[in-house]
Amino acid sequence: MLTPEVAAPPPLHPQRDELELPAVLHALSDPVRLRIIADLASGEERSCKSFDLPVVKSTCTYHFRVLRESGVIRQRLEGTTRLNSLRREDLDARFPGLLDAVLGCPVS
Amino acid sequence: MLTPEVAAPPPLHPQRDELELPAVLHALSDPVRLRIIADLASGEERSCKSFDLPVVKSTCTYHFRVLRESGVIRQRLEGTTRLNSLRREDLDARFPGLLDAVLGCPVS
DNA sequence: GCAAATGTTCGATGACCGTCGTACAATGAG
DNA sequence: CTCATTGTACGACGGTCATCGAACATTTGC
Repeated sequence: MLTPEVAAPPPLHPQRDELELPAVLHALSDPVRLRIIADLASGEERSCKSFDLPVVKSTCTYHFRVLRESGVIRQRLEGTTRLNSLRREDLDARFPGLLDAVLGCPVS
Repeated sequence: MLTPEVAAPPPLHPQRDELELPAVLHALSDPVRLRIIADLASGEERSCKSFDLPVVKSTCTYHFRVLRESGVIRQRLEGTTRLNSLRREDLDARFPGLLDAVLGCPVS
């Protein structure tokens, strides 16, 4: 009880003008995370569970956190699930064309 | 003398259709390497030494190797120097718009 | 031939990455 | 209340990253 957090700390989401290119590119440089953002490209909100990823739960948490903390996705709490969506407007504003270019690339 | 390499192995350059998106994005996710490709964006060939990078020689070699092996740059031997250039046509062909998007991003 | 210039290679090092499993927390259903 | 669902937190782990310094290689110029 040395750090008596009153409630769960809200997930960190960098502001639009705080997005950093190296961090965003690093977030996009992993195949699992590329698959996540490809699935989010339609614009819909998706729970973590709705993705069929080749890793266990805790690893999913890790990948979604990397995407969120770099500013690529947004996470919103809804009951017991976490709804994920692409921060397309913020990305387009700060790094014009980048997201579309990545989403348009061949998967393999 | 267990592996009698007859001559220096030629630097590895992946073919255009071998370029992989995660590797390219990873290569571009480092500030030093972003600086290198920004300097190469003009299209000219530059020796490694002509870049004013905040790291020592051997680290430069490392960064140029990451860029070359991911297919972002080309290295050509010319006397005692190594001339570096962007593989813009290959990148544009395989990942349309990606390089321009990255080069157009704010540095910080 | 010798020395300078330009890079590479190699080993070391500390930090970070991606993965897992277990335990935990919060919400919703019965 | 109890339990299932959904996700986070934490610790461990092997591997990779970015960095350095020292030694080496290759070409050019004197």
